[in-house]
Amino acid sequence: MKIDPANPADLSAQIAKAIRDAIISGALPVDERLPSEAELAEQFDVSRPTVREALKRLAAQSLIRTQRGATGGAFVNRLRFEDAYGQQITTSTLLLSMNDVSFATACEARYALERACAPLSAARRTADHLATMRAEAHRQSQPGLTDEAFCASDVAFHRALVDAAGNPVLSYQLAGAVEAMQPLMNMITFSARDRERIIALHTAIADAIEAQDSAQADENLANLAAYTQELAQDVIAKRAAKAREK
Amino acid sequence: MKIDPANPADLSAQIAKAIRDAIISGALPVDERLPSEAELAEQFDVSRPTVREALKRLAAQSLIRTQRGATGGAFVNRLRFEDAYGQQITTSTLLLSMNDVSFATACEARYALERACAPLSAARRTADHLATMRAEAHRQSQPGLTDEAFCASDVAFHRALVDAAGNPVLSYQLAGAVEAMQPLMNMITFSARDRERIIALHTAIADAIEAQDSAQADENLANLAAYTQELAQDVIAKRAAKAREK
DNA sequence: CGCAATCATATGTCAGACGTTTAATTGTCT
DNA sequence: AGACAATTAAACGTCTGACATATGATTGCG
Repeated sequence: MKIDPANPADLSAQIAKAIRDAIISGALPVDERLPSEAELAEQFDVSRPTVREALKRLAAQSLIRTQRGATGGAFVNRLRFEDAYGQQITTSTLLLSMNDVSFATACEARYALERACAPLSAARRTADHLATMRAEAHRQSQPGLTDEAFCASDVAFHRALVDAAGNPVLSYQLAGAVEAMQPLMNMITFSARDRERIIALHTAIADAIEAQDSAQADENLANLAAYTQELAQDVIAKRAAKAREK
Repeated sequence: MKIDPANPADLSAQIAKAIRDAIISGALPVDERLPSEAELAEQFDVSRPTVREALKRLAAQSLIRTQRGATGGAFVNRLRFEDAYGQQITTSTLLLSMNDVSFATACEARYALERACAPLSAARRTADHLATMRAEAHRQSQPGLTDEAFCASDVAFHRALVDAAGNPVLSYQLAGAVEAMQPLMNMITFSARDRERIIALHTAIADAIEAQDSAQADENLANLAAYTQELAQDVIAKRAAKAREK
């Protein structure tokens, strides 16, 4: 763990970086206990609050966890996929909402990625994944469903499709792309006919995955992508028309 | 911004969550200035150090930035793709190294995702992207190159391929998958013949992208994926053999 | 030997203070 | 009156010292 320059600003950021680098390089293995706050303060020649700010930065990234008590302290945290999902989704959602990413761009990315894992899903799908996909498709056909609930189910369906690939790295990377789309999807109003067609495509996808027919799954995903884009176009066009009226 | 329960533990985490939720919900728009630390301390009825710890957590996620001086304070930060790349790569790298993700799994995910954006890259590639790909392929053929430098160039080549798709969301999602592979790739020793074959495939990919031949690009990527897996298998097999000797 | 009380350690929080940065205000000179 | 310099005020960054609380280890007693 290195020293900081005599620059007396951003000390907590510098300390956080030093510890982070040590973790990334492997110098601090998982579950290793860091020195106590008082010891770190002495090592870096800063006060305890400054050290604490640095540790909180790392805790925010799930790089460390802290325990109180006699044998407590800060420990290098094993970063789990489940923990990373949340951060990934938060970041992706904010990226899309804060950068005026168009529906078309986000949608294109999402379906490109999903189609990438469809062949793997077809090859490896388990009964569990299929059951989830069927259940969500069925939920989507219920009459009183709000648009928001419909979208949530849509996300669940696609997550099951992705998880069926049996590759946690893929699932992790796609979690952001799929979930971050939800706020954008929520802007769309789905008519009964729209839903019918989407559900039909979902069912077709589930059928193809069950039959391990990769090409069929890909084709249906492509159709779903095109149809989703089409629906979004309509929404945008109608909104533009309304804006002109005013 | 909501109050905290009377639970006097994890106050800074609770405050951070309250502010984070406000940002995500849009209640706090981009570039909005948060109340000063003293005001926040009063509002939440905690001390200033506690507020500061909360703000540092948010700063670690690039959700806010702070400025010193008379008109300073904490401002809601516009999360940019470039900022998010770094976090994505750090998280992905740690996920792979801390969870004993096999080379095969990571490699499969990476190439599946890359093949997903190859058609888009073929359609939209610019002269810039092509030039980068060619330059990296050429760099890889230089004689004295270390294995590490070879891997770094490999990453740069593939990033250019991904960026050529012209979709920032895709680039962001793939940044993690591609860059996180580098430490794993660094474990491989590339013989001159290995390199030759990889460079040939890189060149073939660049050719296909230039010719906007999506199918050809996909085929070469599939070959590269298979070959990379094969090389890794060899390394693993040799390592296992050595382990048996001992 | 087992259980309870005590202790030591480390994090969580608080209060008050000082230094530094930065922009706005004020004041003075031309 | 206008331009430039000095002052002021607001806010973050840091430090010191202290107390509260949680928790494992130690000690002491029955």
